[in-house]
Amino acid sequence: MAKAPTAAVDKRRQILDAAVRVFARQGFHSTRVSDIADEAGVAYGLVYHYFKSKDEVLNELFRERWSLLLAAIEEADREGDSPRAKLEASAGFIVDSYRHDPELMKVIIVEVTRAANSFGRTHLAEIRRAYDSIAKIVADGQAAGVFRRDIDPTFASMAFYGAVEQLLSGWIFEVIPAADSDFDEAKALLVTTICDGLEPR
Amino acid sequence: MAKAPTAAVDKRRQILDAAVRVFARQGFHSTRVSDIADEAGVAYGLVYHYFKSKDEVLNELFRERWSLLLAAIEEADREGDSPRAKLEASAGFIVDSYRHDPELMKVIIVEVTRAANSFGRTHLAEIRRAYDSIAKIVADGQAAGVFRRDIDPTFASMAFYGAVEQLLSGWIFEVIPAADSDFDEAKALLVTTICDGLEPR
DNA sequence: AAACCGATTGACTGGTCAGTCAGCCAGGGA
DNA sequence: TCCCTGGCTGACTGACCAGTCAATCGGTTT
Repeated sequence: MAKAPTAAVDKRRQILDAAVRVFARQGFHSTRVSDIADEAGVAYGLVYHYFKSKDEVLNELFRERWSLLLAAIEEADREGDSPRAKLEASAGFIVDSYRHDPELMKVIIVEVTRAANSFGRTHLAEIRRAYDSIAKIVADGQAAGVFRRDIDPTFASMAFYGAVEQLLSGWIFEVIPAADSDFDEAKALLVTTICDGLEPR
Repeated sequence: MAKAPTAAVDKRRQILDAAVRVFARQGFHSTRVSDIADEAGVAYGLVYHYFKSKDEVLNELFRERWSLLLAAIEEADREGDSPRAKLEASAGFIVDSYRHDPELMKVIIVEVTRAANSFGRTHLAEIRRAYDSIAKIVADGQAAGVFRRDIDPTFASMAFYGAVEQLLSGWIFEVIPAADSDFDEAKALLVTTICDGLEPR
């Protein structure tokens, strides 16, 4: 038979998916490896068959998702019509990621992106790449004359990304409502806020 | 003699100050209580004489600083000339807090404000009060007609606060340079970005 | 049907700390 | 001079948990 890694792959996936649920529910630090195994309906030791360590499970989850995010921003940059549209597509991808799988995005943001002393440090280079891609969009916008030149692109990218992340954090911790209609509105408002500003034109 | 709590008070303060340094250097989770005691030049047990637990040390640090921040925003709201000036004063206070004591602000932000699964949850109500105060400034600005009305004040406060926090995070983790001249520039740029937007007027 | 092998199991171990506690000591009062 | 008090000391303990490993299972190959 043509090798059947199906079961094996399934179990690995099963563990990753279970880990998302448990990490989202309890946070990385207070989930024991046995919690992941239980949630996945799998023996304790099997987690170590597929992953070098508990950390490696989270690392894998982060890498899977972040590479998609980086690709999406880079595609937005390549295909977008205007800098504004590029920013909207980037923010849109992140918002949609949350809409599609809030638990995973919660884990990514809470345990990695904002966990600057643990996994945030480990993945700093990858996280930075997202900032840089956004900064590039801004810089190109400035060069094209559609963005003002007195705001440093790096600074602008931090402000933009910070706003997006804070918005997701607000949804995650129910500081602000996350009804389905809020998501599309949010995409538009993020871009309006950053590009047009709070003051009327 | 008129009771001399001096020594006692000094030791307590000494422990808090040492904790800031150690937390900033190693992060809360990887500092042992013995690290704090060593840094303070004090016996292990004394930490427990003044604080109920390791957590309580961080809680105390957070409360001390955050109450100042809330007071500063509320004062900015009371005394500020325009909504824009109020936002600038609020952002300015946070930036100055960082300039004045980067280690403390690093601890507050990294270990509490952004640590949504641990201390962030404990102090969610206090953190929220800051968002609310900013939202109020925005709402008043809208009522007065100087801010556009199609952006929800709560949403705007998240974007504003998120931008500020991300900026500090950038300084803290040396993603962006933090020379002394950058601080004053940052205050102005934050307000320009949020109020005027990236697109030229 | 026997050897083989990767997937799977879960009891066990070693190391790590947070928090406890039994007392020590300095200096003020009798 | 001796006691007394409370700030102060630091060795110790109990709990917790990541990661190990020897054994078992089930399907495939010869």
